[in-house]
Amino acid sequence: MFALADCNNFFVSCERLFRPDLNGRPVIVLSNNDGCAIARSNEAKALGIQMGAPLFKIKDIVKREGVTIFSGNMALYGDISHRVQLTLQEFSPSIEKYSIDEAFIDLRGMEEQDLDALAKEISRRCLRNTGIPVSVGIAPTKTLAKIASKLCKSYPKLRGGCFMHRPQDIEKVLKRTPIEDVWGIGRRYSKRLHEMGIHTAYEFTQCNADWVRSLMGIGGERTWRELRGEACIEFEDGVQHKQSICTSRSFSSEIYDLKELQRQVAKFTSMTAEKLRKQQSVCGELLIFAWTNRFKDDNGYKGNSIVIPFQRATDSTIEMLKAANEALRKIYVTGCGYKKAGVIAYEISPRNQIQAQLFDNMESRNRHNKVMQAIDSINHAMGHNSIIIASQGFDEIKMRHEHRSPRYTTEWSEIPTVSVK
DNA sequence: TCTGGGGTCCTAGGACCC
DNA sequence: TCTGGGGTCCTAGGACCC
Repeated sequence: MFALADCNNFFVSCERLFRPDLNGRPVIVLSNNDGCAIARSNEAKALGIQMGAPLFKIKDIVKREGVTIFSGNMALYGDISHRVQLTLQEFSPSIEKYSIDEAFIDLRGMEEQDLDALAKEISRRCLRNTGIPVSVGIAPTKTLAKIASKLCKSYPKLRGGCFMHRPQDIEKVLKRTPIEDVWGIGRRYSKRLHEMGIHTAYEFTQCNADWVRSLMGIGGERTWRELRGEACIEFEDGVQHKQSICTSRSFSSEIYDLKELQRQVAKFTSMTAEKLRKQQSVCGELLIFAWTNRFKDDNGYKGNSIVIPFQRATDSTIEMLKAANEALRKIYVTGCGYKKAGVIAYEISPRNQIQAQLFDNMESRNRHNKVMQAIDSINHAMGHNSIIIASQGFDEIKMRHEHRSPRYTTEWSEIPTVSVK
């Protein structure tokens, strides 16, 4: 058996921790640049605000209904996410953190327990320890556990926990589950399945295995098996090293100047190098890209990217910045208004397995390593960006976030002053 | 005026080998 | 005019997830 713990309306729930006055009220959290709604309270969902809806398209509802809006505050959400995970670890050592707001728990070997009571207890303790409402589904496969956790959101009397295992119960639930709500079946496939008369998860399980495979490949067949109760998606404990690391942003307004674009991309490059070092990895190549505004069609949408291979895999901000600067000069087009840019590190490997090169300059590498270590420890102790490489520039990333809440739990300097009588 | 930022895995087809 | 039968590896693009 597997459990899935899913935080309800996670980003909104995090904001409400510090704004309890917003309980029961419509609230949304926006993506970077205050662009789209990426989290919605139940009240906001009830008003018809869709996931991913651009703010300018829902302005009327927001105004009319008094919806409270927040700019995304990822530092806060990441910290709260970690606290939820600590609570989950009280129940089992095997936790798979699936995303910022979801985790699987391996319950194999615990089948003797009253698992329905366990599901409810996990939910109760998360709420007690962290203040975040969490839906816990337990079922024989990960895909079914996902569906079970979703049930908790529709049925409050489940008290946040649902154990779904009897075949007749599973069948009943699958008959009421639209095919597009199944984990692993996205927009494209659900559209095609609907066209072929398959509307529910149950109808999907009644299809022929070979037919499913030919239509949707081995991923589709795996989902089909999982829905039929055969566990075939691996449980992945521990920290998975990323195979690619991307840092990119859309800008609040177009950037035309090469120097300014270089400073922005330098920040992304530096952030990418930090992420690499944090997971003890090096990258073999770096991709740099820059795009114009894809929603503006007057000049046509332009974008370009370039891959820079390194002679020897690296995690040095200095080396990567040099590569990024040259790359950007190559793809930059004068007169282009760049709206989004970013860098992606590929060919990632553990830093203790770096392939030595014949003409390697070990001395300069060791110097770089020492500088990077010093930068990381200073920034860790004194706060993010206390020390930077000059080419990053001192300007901020060109973004809009007009509704940001304080970094309540992570930045002491930003906590509003409170006077105590 | 204003439209996010990360990731993973699979597959088909092309290039190449004998 | 006719044009085999195996392989492997790489890559771009497409599907999915949050």
